Amino acid sequence: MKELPKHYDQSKEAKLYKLWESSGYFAPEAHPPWTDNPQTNPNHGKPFTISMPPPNVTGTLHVGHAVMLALQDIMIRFERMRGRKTLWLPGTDHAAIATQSKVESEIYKREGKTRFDLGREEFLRRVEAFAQASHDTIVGQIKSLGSSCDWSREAFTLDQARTLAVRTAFKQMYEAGLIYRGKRIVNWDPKLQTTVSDDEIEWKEEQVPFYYLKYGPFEIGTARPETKFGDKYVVMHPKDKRYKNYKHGQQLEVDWMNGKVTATVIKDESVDPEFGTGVMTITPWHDLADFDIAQRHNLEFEQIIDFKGLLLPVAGEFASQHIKKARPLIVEKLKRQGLLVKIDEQYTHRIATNSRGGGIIEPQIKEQWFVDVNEQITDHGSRITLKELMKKAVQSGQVKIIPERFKKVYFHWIDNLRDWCISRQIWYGHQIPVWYCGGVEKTSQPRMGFHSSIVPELLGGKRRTYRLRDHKFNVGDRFVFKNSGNRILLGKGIITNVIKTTVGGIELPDMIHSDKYKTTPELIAAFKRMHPDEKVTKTTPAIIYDYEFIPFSKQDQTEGCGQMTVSETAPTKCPACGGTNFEQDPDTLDTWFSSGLWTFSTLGWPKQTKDLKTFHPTDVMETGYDILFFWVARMILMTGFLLKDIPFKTVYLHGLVRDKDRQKMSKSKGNVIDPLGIIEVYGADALRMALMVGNLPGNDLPLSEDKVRGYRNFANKIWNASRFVLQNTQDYNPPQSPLILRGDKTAATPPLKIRGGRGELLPEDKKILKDLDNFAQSITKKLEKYDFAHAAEDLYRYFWHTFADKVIEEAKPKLADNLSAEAPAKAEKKRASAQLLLKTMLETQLKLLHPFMPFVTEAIWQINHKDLLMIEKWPGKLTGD
RNA sequence: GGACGCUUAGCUCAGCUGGUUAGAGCGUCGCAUUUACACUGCGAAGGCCGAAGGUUCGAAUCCUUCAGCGUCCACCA
Repeated sequence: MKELPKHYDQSKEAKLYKLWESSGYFAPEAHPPWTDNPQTNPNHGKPFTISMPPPNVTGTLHVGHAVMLALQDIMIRFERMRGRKTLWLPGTDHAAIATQSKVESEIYKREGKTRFDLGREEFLRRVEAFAQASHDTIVGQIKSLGSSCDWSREAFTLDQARTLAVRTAFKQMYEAGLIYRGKRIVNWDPKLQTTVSDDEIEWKEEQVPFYYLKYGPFEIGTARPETKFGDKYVVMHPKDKRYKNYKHGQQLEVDWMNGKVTATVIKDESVDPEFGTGVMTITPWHDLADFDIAQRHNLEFEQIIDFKGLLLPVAGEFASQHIKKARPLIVEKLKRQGLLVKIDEQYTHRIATNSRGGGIIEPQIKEQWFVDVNEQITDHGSRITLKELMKKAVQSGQVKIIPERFKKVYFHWIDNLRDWCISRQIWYGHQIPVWYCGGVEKTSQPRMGFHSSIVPELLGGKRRTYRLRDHKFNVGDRFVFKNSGNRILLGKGIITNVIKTTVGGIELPDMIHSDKYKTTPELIAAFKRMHPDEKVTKTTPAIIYDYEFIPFSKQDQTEGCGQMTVSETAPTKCPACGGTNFEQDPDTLDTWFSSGLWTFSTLGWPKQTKDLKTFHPTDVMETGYDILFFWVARMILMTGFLLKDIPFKTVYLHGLVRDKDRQKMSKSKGNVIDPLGIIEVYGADALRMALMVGNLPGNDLPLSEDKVRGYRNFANKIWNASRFVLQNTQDYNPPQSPLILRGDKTAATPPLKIRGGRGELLPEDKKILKDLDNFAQSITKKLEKYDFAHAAEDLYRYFWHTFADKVIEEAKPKLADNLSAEAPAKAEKKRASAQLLLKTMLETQLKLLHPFMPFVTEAIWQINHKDLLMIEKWPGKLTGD
């Protein structure tokens, strides 16, 4: 045998990875001969699948990714050695907004340009180039950790196959009434010019002045005086005795910021009488709570701030000013007017910011696409809502969550879930698969004319006064009136009167009247769809505030009807008018929409592929607990509806990696541990072990370089103990006619090849092997229970302190050449027994350690084996589950 | 405001359904040494198991209360 180096050389890891990869055994199709016999391999043909949570293509991987890759690789390698048909499907996530904002800010820094300067096409080209570069880096990192995933099936959330899946999913959900379009209050980021989901919000505390203002006979408090211009509702708790003389609906004239306003008293239980004066005015357009109140009482909505954060004409002389700059000026004016009562400087306010690198969130009412989580679907014959569907999967035990305490958190999250806003006004991502006949511009232009209030009694046709924005109308103009969600025609009319108003010299949006106005049968149908439980009569008040007011022209007829088509591919002919001029909705989908499909879109869905049949549902979803809601819940939702199935049987949630002082790792703190740097110095095995020991599900894990160094030492210990065993067993000849060791069917390394006389184990050595056997079984049990932390710790201790410190040390005299005191035959027997013992113990432990430390173990194995350790049989008797 | 979790050796944590002297790794201290391995070996010191009460023959473990820490969710004009 060649002289082996004194220290384990981790620089050979890349070569070993190539050896594994080129063997083809990462793919489930290839399996070693020993697995083919169903007699000895009860797991023959039985799949084991993990979908790799796709890392975002936003740069490089961090140690958190290393944890997930190590955990999954352990499970995969363990099951592969147990004879299962293992598939670990890798991929990357386009991460829409995260990637876009990263590229956007880099372009801005370097060239001073925004995405609008570059244009959609050029900008996307840049993002894609960045994504590709990130992807390549990430794949290299995944490999350097030793991940044994099947690269032939690699997927990307934005590639062609996944695009088909996304569009198909969208269409099916739309047709089932789960997806709707409507105006709702959304989290608007004026900086990135897009909506942000509730889960992407990051709250920050801020000390701001709190102003008490005089509003007629009341005193109201606000931290945001700049939103108050249009306030005309004053709200209080119905049981508040202080205000019992005011009645709900009562109107009074008050002096307000831009002159007199007619205020309406509203009694609502959501008001906290203990807070401030117990009275508040509301701004439904820019506050969710206010929006809810306004909706409950059918109040009007008015936009105060535009989408860039500038004040609208309603603000009078402050129009077009940015809210941040206008606030002090507004406070000045209030003071002059005598409306400012007092200022509380010590007020802690929580402001919402976009965690994806954006700005301060300004709630706005906007037209968006939503998934209705309270909509019912048919699931295995019964009608349940999407919320119930998500709960049921976990409640019934079909999906297990480890650790179990996260079940409660999961249920709680679902209970508080609101409709999921899935559209984003960004460019990088899956464009919404909806096409408009006549083009987007034609049909979305009329948004300018949309009405900003609820229209009560629309069905009765009584109300015919509409306030418009930014649009000039003339008497005699014809108009059509459409529900903006599904573009159903609601009514037609001719404008009979236009009212122009000015406040403080500023022209307000037009009010129009129409005496000649008719509702349509489609309106009744639309209303029924929106309110299936209500009986509709001629006088039913409709709460339809999602509509567009479209000036009618001949163009609308010739170039397109505005009809919407939801489809997997661009339509060629409009089913309504025969038009051929289509344009796709410019918005893109929330990134979680495509990742929600991940477990099955990667297996070929919507095509009914063999992979889908074989590998779905997947076995384990291993991910961070911080992502339980974003992702896990949505996968359960999507799979439940689209496949009537669960996406995975077990969810294993790992903790966050923190630094040695338990601090979250972040670039700004400079405490980020770069996995590649660590691997270069200490080797991937050392990092993997350091990430496993002490890593209990759902608990955070402190990681220090010292810890990694400790396991690098362990890798070296393995190397040297192996070197010793190999050197001292070179002359050991396996006997020709093997005998099975008595009573040893579950032995750690069956069958032990033993024959009478030479090569038989001495009783004391047999005992040690029996121990080893028990040890191997306990490791197997721990791995089956997903107890990786303890399995890793046990392996470490056993190898070092039992095998190296005791067994090897005690074997040394038996192996020695000069056994002068004893008879040569007896000495020979001892020596052979010791050799067999060491060889067996070493090989068994290499197999047990392989999932955790694949590189060192394989490197040692390769010294005197032709086959790969990776596909050796797992020690102990294989069981069928 | 609501929920969950944690509190055990200097540090990071194990201790399953209550059962003999409470464990590991790292660290500390002492000793050893041309040994497969100094990326080593042997050994030692270190804990009224957060506090108080209760259940029990018996509690780190079960129950109650409290304190401190942490996390998540909701959210106030």
